[in-house]
Amino acid sequence: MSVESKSQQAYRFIRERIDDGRYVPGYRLVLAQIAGELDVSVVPVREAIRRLEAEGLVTFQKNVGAQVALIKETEYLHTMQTLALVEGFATSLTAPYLTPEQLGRARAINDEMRRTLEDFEPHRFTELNLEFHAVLFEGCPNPHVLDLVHRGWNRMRVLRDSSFSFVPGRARASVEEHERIVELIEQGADALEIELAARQHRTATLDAVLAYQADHKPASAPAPQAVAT
Amino acid sequence: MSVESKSQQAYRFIRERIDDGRYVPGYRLVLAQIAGELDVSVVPVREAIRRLEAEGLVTFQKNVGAQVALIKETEYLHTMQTLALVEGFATSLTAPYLTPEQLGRARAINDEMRRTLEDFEPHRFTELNLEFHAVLFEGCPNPHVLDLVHRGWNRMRVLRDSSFSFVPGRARASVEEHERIVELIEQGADALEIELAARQHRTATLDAVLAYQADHKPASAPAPQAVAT
DNA sequence: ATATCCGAAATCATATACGATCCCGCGTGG
DNA sequence: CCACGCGGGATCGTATATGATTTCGGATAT
Repeated sequence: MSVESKSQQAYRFIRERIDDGRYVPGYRLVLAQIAGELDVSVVPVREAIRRLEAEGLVTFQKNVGAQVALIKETEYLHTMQTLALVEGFATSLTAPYLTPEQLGRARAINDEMRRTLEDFEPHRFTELNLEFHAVLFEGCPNPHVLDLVHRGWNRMRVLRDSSFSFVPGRARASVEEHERIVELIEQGADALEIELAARQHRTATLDAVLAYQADHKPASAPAPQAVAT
Repeated sequence: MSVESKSQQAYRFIRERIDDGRYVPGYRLVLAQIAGELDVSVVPVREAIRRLEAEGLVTFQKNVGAQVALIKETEYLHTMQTLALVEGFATSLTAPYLTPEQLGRARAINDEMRRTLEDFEPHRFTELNLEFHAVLFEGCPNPHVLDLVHRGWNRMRVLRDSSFSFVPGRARASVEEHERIVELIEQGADALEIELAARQHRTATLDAVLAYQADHKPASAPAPQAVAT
């Protein structure tokens, strides 16, 4: 029972491709084409795209069509700033409820991250970074805040290169901050203290990313409009 | 030119009714009925409802239909908590950009609020309260955060009685806090200080509302499913 | 009296069809 | 050579039609 509705199916189809980068920002989503690939009619696809639009992953222009949202530099900054805010708060909210077992898992993940530093596995590092924070949000008493965190993550994923949390010269500090956050939680530190530590952790990463990009990115502004598959 | 699309029209139609309370939480949104009222087909109405669903104003059940979201007590608390967070941050972000003129307007609104206290005009008070904060968000450099604030306000509006920001015994303190926030901004206070002041301002209101409701609400749990018009 | 099953009504979900709008390239005139 | 307008192709926007699912009331059996 409960066969997934076709609009739901279409939603996941597109979403998946945006998340893993097959549909890069700027990629045009043509209703008829996607409908054809999925072997459904255009109506469910439209619904899916409208939903993605409401989530900010896709922009839609009347009588023209939809494309994966182009996130400008400034918007990236805004999203990260917001993410720092809600992640920090979520961390402080969840802190009192975390069990020693969960904190142990967080530590284990962080140790693993430390290891990937030596072996230089940036992708694994990024992955573990997400896991680490996910553990710290387990059991967050405010699902609404958690929802905002996830929205932020999704938006970040649209431009993967930037969500890439491994920044040379910053990664080690990041691991240390993780350690410190776990310690604060263990000590039952003040909620505000935890919040600000977690917020600063994210903000520092943002600054590092920006500095890194400013150093390494030439003045090229490649036009998207790429083709997938 | 640029005639509003019918799905947009449907969206506004429904949205308006949710906002002003004609469609109370739990009210069933029947596609064909709404389509008939607007004299359009069901397809655009579906889209509108899907969008409202993504925004959290409406819940949708496959093969059953949509209804205005029922917000539970705890969820109300969560939303308010989140709102306190993002409003506080938005206030601190905007603070450095506010001109004396804008601060003057904020003060004027607050003075007006003080006046409504004496004349006992709770509705006007609530209205002005929104205006006051809206002024403080003018020119917020992070539209993303601002978007979250508006989302929060929308959600609040779904259950108007609770968004009613006039609470006996609390209103006066609220006005004083407004004054203090404006002062902090004028003095060019530290961003964090402003943020926490604004956050606390909202949190205190939340507490007051909860305390008030606990005092005054009998153990009745009226079932919605009301009918509009 | 109560539980269960059946069928009709209501409503949703999707496909298909057609008209509307926009974009872009080509031709014409300056 | 450039500006302008026109037409065709691509794509969207919506209406209509039909099949699918759920819901609910009533009949029947225990």
